[in-house]
Amino acid sequence: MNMNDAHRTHSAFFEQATEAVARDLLGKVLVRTVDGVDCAGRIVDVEMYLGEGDRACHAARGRTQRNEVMFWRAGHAYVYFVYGMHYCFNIVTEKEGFPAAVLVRALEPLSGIELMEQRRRTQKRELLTSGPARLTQALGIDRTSNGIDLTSSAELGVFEDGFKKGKILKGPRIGVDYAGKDAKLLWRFGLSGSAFLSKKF
DNA sequence: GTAAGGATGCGCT
DNA sequence: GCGCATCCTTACG
Repeated sequence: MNMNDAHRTHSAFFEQATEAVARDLLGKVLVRTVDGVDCAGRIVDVEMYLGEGDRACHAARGRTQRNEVMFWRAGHAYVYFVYGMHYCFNIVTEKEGFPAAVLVRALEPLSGIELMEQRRRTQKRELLTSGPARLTQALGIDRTSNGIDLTSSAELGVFEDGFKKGKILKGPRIGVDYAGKDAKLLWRFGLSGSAFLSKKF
């Protein structure tokens, strides 16, 4: 991707209603820079988590040390540790003080492939970034990226490169069966036809 | 202080 | 399809 033809996504975008942000993040490019080397992937699979009333949202039981960043201004990175070994990457949305975010579940690898292969210890393209914990490992994202401002950081940002997306798939969120009726909400969105979705819709 | 469980991925069957 | 790895966060006492 030619970064001269790309432009960065700023706060006004992330402050929109979370569903709009989730849908419009599809097709955009997540770029991670470490030691001057870029790794980039197109966002093809996301989920939204909306406020304290959403039982699947980490903020469902109020503000804690862990979910603190979800209450920050839109455009910050919320990275959390899960299952004793994995990290997941989210982008904070809505107004400051309202805890909501979009979880990025899968990317289509675009550049920096060799470094991603090293970090993932595989050369199978579909195993590099197709999964929320796979993509954080491929991009070298861990808890030190929690709280980064994606609208200004030199190491992590979201860019628009003119990609025209087709049909958007939607389905229930993955791994939130404990959330009762909220587990049925169709708050997962994906790019139809992508070979890099984290799971079938 | 202590215990229970999770926005997952991998390997084996 | 199933079990397991592995440890942080939270809730409760």
